[in-house]
Amino acid sequence: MPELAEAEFYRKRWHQAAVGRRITTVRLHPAANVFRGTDAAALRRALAGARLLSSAAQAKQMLFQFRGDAWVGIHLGMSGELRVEPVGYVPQRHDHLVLGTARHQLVFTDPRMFGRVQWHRGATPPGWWTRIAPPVLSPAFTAEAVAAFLRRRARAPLKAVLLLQERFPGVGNWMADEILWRAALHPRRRAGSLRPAEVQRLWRECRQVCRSALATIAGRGAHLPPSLNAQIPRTWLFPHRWLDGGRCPRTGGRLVRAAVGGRTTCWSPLRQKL
DNA sequence: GTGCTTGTTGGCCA
DNA sequence: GTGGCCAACAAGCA
Repeated sequence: MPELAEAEFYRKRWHQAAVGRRITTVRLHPAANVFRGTDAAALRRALAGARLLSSAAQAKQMLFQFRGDAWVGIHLGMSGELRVEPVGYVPQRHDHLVLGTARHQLVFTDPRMFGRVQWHRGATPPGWWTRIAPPVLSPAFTAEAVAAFLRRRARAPLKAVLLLQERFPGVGNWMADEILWRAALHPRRRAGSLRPAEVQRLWRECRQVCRSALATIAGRGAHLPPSLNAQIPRTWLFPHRWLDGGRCPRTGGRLVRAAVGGRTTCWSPLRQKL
Protein backbone atom coordinates (compact mmCIF):
# COMPACT_ATOMS: atom_id res chain seq x y z
CA MET A 1 0.00 0.00 0.00
CA PRO A 2 1.42 3.35 -0.95
CA GLU A 3 2.55 5.35 2.01
CA LEU A 4 2.31 8.92 0.78
CA ALA A 5 -0.61 8.16 -1.51
CA GLU A 6 -2.31 6.11 1.18
CA ALA A 7 -2.79 9.17 3.36
CA GLU A 8 -4.29 11.07 0.43
CA PHE A 9 -6.50 8.12 -0.46
CA TYR A 10 -7.99 7.84 3.02
CA ARG A 11 -8.28 11.59 3.50
CA LYS A 12 -10.40 11.78 0.39
CA ARG A 13 -12.59 8.94 1.57
CA TRP A 14 -13.60 10.77 4.78
CA HIS A 15 -13.69 14.16 3.08
CA GLN A 16 -16.08 13.15 0.33
CA ALA A 17 -18.43 11.49 2.79
CA ALA A 18 -18.54 14.25 5.36
CA VAL A 19 -17.19 17.66 4.29
CA GLY A 20 -19.71 20.35 5.20
CA ARG A 21 -21.59 17.93 7.43
CA ARG A 22 -22.11 18.06 11.15
CA ILE A 23 -20.71 15.42 13.47
CA THR A 24 -23.62 14.18 15.54
CA THR A 25 -21.95 11.37 17.49
CA VAL A 26 -18.38 10.72 18.63
CA ARG A 27 -17.43 7.27 19.85
CA LEU A 28 -13.99 6.53 21.27
CA HIS A 29 -12.15 4.91 24.18
CA PRO A 30 -9.90 7.57 25.71
CA ALA A 31 -7.51 4.95 27.06
CA ALA A 32 -6.72 3.47 23.64
CA ASN A 33 -3.06 3.75 22.77
CA VAL A 34 -3.79 5.64 19.55
CA PHE A 35 -4.73 8.65 21.71
CA ARG A 36 -1.36 8.71 23.48
CA GLY A 37 -0.38 12.27 24.35
CA THR A 38 -3.83 13.63 23.42
CA ASP A 39 -6.77 14.63 25.59
CA ALA A 40 -9.29 12.27 23.97
CA ALA A 41 -12.14 13.35 26.22
CA ALA A 42 -11.63 16.96 25.13
CA LEU A 43 -11.54 15.81 21.53
CA ARG A 44 -14.89 14.11 22.01
CA ARG A 45 -16.44 17.25 23.49
CA ALA A 46 -15.01 19.50 20.77
CA LEU A 47 -16.18 17.38 17.84
CA ALA A 48 -19.71 16.67 19.01
CA GLY A 49 -21.90 19.00 16.95
CA ALA A 50 -18.98 20.42 14.94
CA ARG A 51 -18.94 20.64 11.16
CA LEU A 52 -16.11 19.27 9.00
CA LEU A 53 -14.68 22.26 7.16
CA SER A 54 -11.66 20.99 5.28
CA SER A 55 -8.95 18.36 5.16
CA ALA A 56 -5.39 17.91 3.98
CA ALA A 57 -2.84 15.13 3.57
CA GLN A 58 0.90 15.53 3.93
CA ALA A 59 3.58 12.88 4.17
CA LYS A 60 1.88 9.95 5.94
CA GLN A 61 -0.50 12.16 7.92
CA MET A 62 -3.94 13.68 7.55
CA LEU A 63 -5.45 16.78 9.06
CA PHE A 64 -9.19 17.40 9.43
CA GLN A 65 -10.40 20.87 10.35
CA PHE A 66 -13.71 21.28 12.18
CA ARG A 67 -15.71 24.36 13.03
CA GLY A 68 -14.81 25.73 16.42
CA ASP A 69 -11.04 25.86 15.86
CA ALA A 70 -10.80 22.08 16.27
CA TRP A 71 -8.18 20.11 14.34
CA VAL A 72 -7.81 16.35 14.24
CA GLY A 73 -4.59 14.78 12.99
CA ILE A 74 -4.38 11.12 12.05
CA HIS A 75 -1.30 9.03 11.39
CA LEU A 76 -2.08 5.54 10.11
CA GLY A 77 1.03 3.84 11.48
CA MET A 78 1.52 0.32 10.14
CA SER A 79 -2.04 -0.97 10.06
CA GLY A 80 -4.37 2.01 10.33
CA GLU A 81 -7.23 2.61 7.93
CA LEU A 82 -10.08 5.08 7.47
CA ARG A 83 -13.44 3.73 6.38
CA VAL A 84 -16.90 5.07 5.73
CA GLU A 85 -19.74 2.93 7.04
CA PRO A 86 -23.54 3.24 7.00
CA VAL A 87 -25.46 4.89 9.84
CA GLY A 88 -26.32 1.68 11.66
CA TYR A 89 -22.72 0.43 11.74
CA VAL A 90 -21.68 -1.25 14.99
CA PRO A 91 -18.04 -0.45 15.90
CA GLN A 92 -15.68 -3.43 15.88
CA ARG A 93 -12.86 -4.27 18.24
CA HIS A 94 -10.15 -2.14 16.61
CA ASP A 95 -12.31 0.84 15.68
CA HIS A 96 -10.80 3.53 17.88
CA LEU A 97 -12.63 6.60 16.62
CA VAL A 98 -16.09 6.65 15.05
CA LEU A 99 -17.63 9.96 13.95
CA GLY A 100 -21.29 9.86 13.01
CA THR A 101 -23.06 12.24 10.62
CA ALA A 102 -26.67 12.08 9.49
CA ARG A 103 -25.57 9.89 6.57
CA HIS A 104 -22.41 8.03 7.50
CA GLN A 105 -20.06 6.78 10.16
CA LEU A 106 -16.43 7.79 9.73
CA VAL A 107 -14.26 5.02 11.18
CA PHE A 108 -10.59 5.03 12.15
CA THR A 109 -9.48 1.46 12.69
CA ASP A 110 -6.00 0.22 13.63
CA PRO A 111 -5.33 -3.28 15.03
CA ARG A 112 -1.67 -2.70 15.88
CA MET A 113 -2.18 0.78 17.29
CA PHE A 114 1.06 2.21 15.94
CA GLY A 115 -1.18 4.84 14.41
CA ARG A 116 -2.17 7.96 16.22
CA VAL A 117 -4.97 10.47 16.66
CA GLN A 118 -4.01 13.98 17.76
CA TRP A 119 -6.24 16.85 18.66
CA HIS A 120 -5.60 20.57 18.71
CA ARG A 121 -7.65 23.66 19.41
CA GLY A 122 -6.60 26.95 17.83
CA ALA A 123 -7.16 29.42 15.02
CA THR A 124 -4.23 28.02 13.04
CA PRO A 125 -3.01 24.48 12.30
CA PRO A 126 -0.99 22.82 15.08
CA GLY A 127 2.79 22.63 15.22
CA TRP A 128 2.86 18.88 14.72
CA TRP A 129 1.31 19.57 11.33
CA THR A 130 3.23 22.66 10.21
CA ARG A 131 6.55 21.10 11.22
CA ILE A 132 6.23 18.28 8.66
CA ALA A 133 9.14 18.56 6.21
CA PRO A 134 8.49 20.18 2.79
CA PRO A 135 6.89 17.70 0.37
CA VAL A 136 9.04 15.79 -2.13
CA LEU A 137 6.98 17.42 -4.90
CA SER A 138 7.53 20.96 -3.60
CA PRO A 139 10.13 23.46 -4.90
CA ALA A 140 12.01 23.13 -1.61
CA PHE A 141 12.88 19.53 -2.44
CA THR A 142 15.88 20.25 -4.62
CA ALA A 143 18.66 17.96 -5.82
CA GLU A 144 21.05 20.15 -3.81
CA ALA A 145 19.04 19.57 -0.62
CA VAL A 146 19.15 15.83 -1.26
CA ALA A 147 22.91 15.97 -1.91
CA ALA A 148 23.51 17.86 1.34
CA PHE A 149 21.40 15.38 3.28
CA LEU A 150 23.30 12.43 1.78
CA ARG A 151 26.59 14.02 2.84
CA ARG A 152 25.34 14.40 6.39
CA ARG A 153 24.26 10.74 6.45
CA ALA A 154 27.31 9.63 4.52
CA ARG A 155 27.88 6.30 6.27
CA ALA A 156 24.28 5.11 6.39
CA PRO A 157 22.88 2.78 3.70
CA LEU A 158 20.70 4.54 1.12
CA LYS A 159 17.69 2.51 2.13
CA ALA A 160 17.82 3.79 5.70
CA VAL A 161 18.33 7.37 4.57
CA LEU A 162 15.28 7.32 2.28
CA LEU A 163 13.11 6.36 5.23
CA LEU A 164 14.03 9.51 7.19
CA GLN A 165 10.93 11.66 7.21
CA GLU A 166 12.84 14.88 7.88
CA ARG A 167 14.00 14.87 4.24
CA PHE A 168 11.76 12.34 2.48
CA PRO A 169 8.33 12.92 4.02
CA GLY A 170 5.83 10.26 3.01
CA VAL A 171 8.40 7.77 1.73
CA GLY A 172 7.95 4.39 3.39
CA ASN A 173 9.36 0.94 2.92
CA TRP A 174 7.91 0.08 -0.47
CA MET A 175 8.40 3.54 -1.95
CA ALA A 176 12.04 3.52 -0.87
CA ASP A 177 12.56 0.19 -2.65
CA GLU A 178 10.73 1.47 -5.71
CA ILE A 179 12.85 4.64 -5.85
CA LEU A 180 16.16 2.78 -5.51
CA TRP A 181 15.14 0.22 -8.10
CA ARG A 182 14.23 2.90 -10.64
CA ALA A 183 17.39 4.87 -9.91
CA ALA A 184 19.41 1.63 -10.28
CA LEU A 185 21.07 2.14 -6.90
CA HIS A 186 21.83 -0.69 -4.48
CA PRO A 187 20.01 -0.23 -1.15
CA ARG A 188 23.25 -0.93 0.76
CA ARG A 189 25.20 1.80 -1.02
CA ARG A 190 26.59 4.29 1.52
CA ALA A 191 24.78 7.59 1.14
CA GLY A 192 28.08 9.47 0.91
CA SER A 193 29.39 7.34 -1.97
CA LEU A 194 27.07 8.65 -4.70
CA ARG A 195 28.48 10.50 -7.68
CA PRO A 196 26.63 13.71 -8.71
CA ALA A 197 24.85 11.95 -11.58
CA GLU A 198 23.61 9.30 -9.15
CA VAL A 199 22.31 11.91 -6.73
CA GLN A 200 20.48 13.50 -9.61
CA ARG A 201 18.91 10.16 -10.52
CA LEU A 202 17.86 9.52 -6.94
CA TRP A 203 16.29 12.96 -6.67
CA ARG A 204 14.44 12.53 -9.95
CA GLU A 205 13.04 9.12 -9.07
CA CYS A 206 11.95 10.30 -5.62
CA ARG A 207 9.77 12.84 -7.35
CA GLN A 208 8.61 10.49 -10.08
CA VAL A 209 7.54 7.75 -7.67
CA CYS A 210 5.67 10.24 -5.48
CA ARG A 211 3.99 11.75 -8.53
CA SER A 212 2.98 8.38 -9.96
CA ALA A 213 1.77 7.05 -6.63
CA LEU A 214 -0.47 10.08 -6.20
CA ALA A 215 -1.63 9.90 -9.82
CA THR A 216 -2.97 6.37 -9.34
CA ILE A 217 -5.59 7.83 -7.02
CA ALA A 218 -6.19 11.16 -8.77
CA GLY A 219 -9.08 11.83 -11.12
CA ARG A 220 -11.20 9.06 -9.73
CA GLY A 221 -13.72 11.47 -8.25
CA ALA A 222 -16.13 9.82 -5.88
CA HIS A 223 -15.32 6.37 -7.25
CA LEU A 224 -12.33 5.45 -5.20
CA PRO A 225 -11.10 1.91 -5.70
CA PRO A 226 -11.47 -0.36 -2.67
CA SER A 227 -7.76 -1.08 -2.68
CA LEU A 228 -4.77 0.81 -3.96
CA ASN A 229 -2.65 -2.28 -4.50
CA ALA A 230 -4.56 -3.32 -7.59
CA GLN A 231 -3.94 0.10 -9.13
CA ILE A 232 -0.17 -0.23 -9.32
CA PRO A 233 1.07 -1.13 -12.83
CA ARG A 234 3.00 -4.36 -13.40
CA THR A 235 5.89 -2.32 -14.75
CA TRP A 236 6.65 -1.18 -11.18
CA LEU A 237 8.73 -3.15 -8.73
CA PHE A 238 5.85 -2.98 -6.25
CA PRO A 239 3.60 -5.83 -7.51
CA HIS A 240 6.59 -8.19 -7.63
CA ARG A 241 8.45 -7.42 -4.46
CA TRP A 242 6.67 -9.77 -2.06
CA LEU A 243 6.32 -12.70 -4.46
CA ASP A 244 8.59 -15.61 -3.74
CA GLY A 245 10.62 -16.09 -6.88
CA GLY A 246 9.55 -12.63 -8.06
CA ARG A 247 11.27 -11.27 -11.15
CA CYS A 248 12.49 -7.81 -12.01
CA PRO A 249 10.10 -6.23 -14.55
CA ARG A 250 13.06 -4.60 -16.34
CA THR A 251 15.79 -7.25 -16.40
CA GLY A 252 13.73 -10.40 -15.94
CA GLY A 253 16.27 -11.46 -13.31
CA ARG A 254 15.49 -12.76 -9.86
CA LEU A 255 14.61 -10.26 -7.15
CA VAL A 256 16.36 -10.52 -3.80
CA ARG A 257 14.99 -9.82 -0.33
CA ALA A 258 17.04 -9.08 2.76
CA ALA A 259 17.11 -6.74 5.73
CA VAL A 260 18.82 -3.42 5.04
CA GLY A 261 18.81 -0.71 7.65
CA GLY A 262 16.71 -3.01 9.78
CA ARG A 263 13.90 -3.22 7.22
CA THR A 264 12.96 -5.90 4.72
CA THR A 265 14.23 -4.66 1.38
CA CYS A 266 13.76 -5.94 -2.15
CA TRP A 267 16.07 -5.22 -5.05
CA SER A 268 17.12 -6.44 -8.45
CA PRO A 269 20.80 -7.50 -8.35
CA LEU A 270 21.22 -7.32 -12.13
CA ARG A 271 20.14 -3.69 -12.07
CA GLN A 272 21.30 -2.45 -8.67
CA LYS A 273 24.96 -3.11 -7.97
CA LEU A 274 27.09 -2.24 -4.98
C1' DG B 1 4.70 -22.54 19.10
C1' DT B 2 7.95 -19.26 15.73
C1' DG B 3 8.93 -15.55 13.03
C1' DC B 4 7.67 -12.32 10.22
C1' DT B 5 4.92 -7.36 9.07
C1' DT B 6 3.62 -0.96 4.86
C1' DG B 7 6.22 3.24 11.20
C1' DT B 8 8.28 5.83 14.78
C1' DT B 9 10.79 6.60 19.02
C1' DG B 10 14.23 6.39 22.61
C1' DG B 11 18.32 4.37 24.44
C1' DC B 12 22.88 2.90 23.72
C1' DC B 13 27.27 3.26 21.64
C1' DA B 14 31.09 4.84 18.50
C1' DG C 1 26.88 16.92 20.06
C1' DT C 2 26.10 13.78 15.98
C1' DG C 3 25.00 9.83 13.60
C1' DG C 4 23.91 4.75 13.26
C1' DC C 5 21.77 0.65 15.04
C1' DC C 6 18.37 -1.85 17.40
C1' DA C 7 14.56 -3.04 20.44
C1' DA C 8 10.06 -1.89 21.65
C1' DC C 9 5.38 -0.80 20.88
C1' DA C 10 0.56 -4.58 19.52
C1' DA C 11 -1.87 -7.64 16.86
C1' DG C 12 -2.49 -10.73 13.14
C1' DC C 13 -0.96 -13.91 9.90
C1' DA C 14 1.50 -18.04 7.74
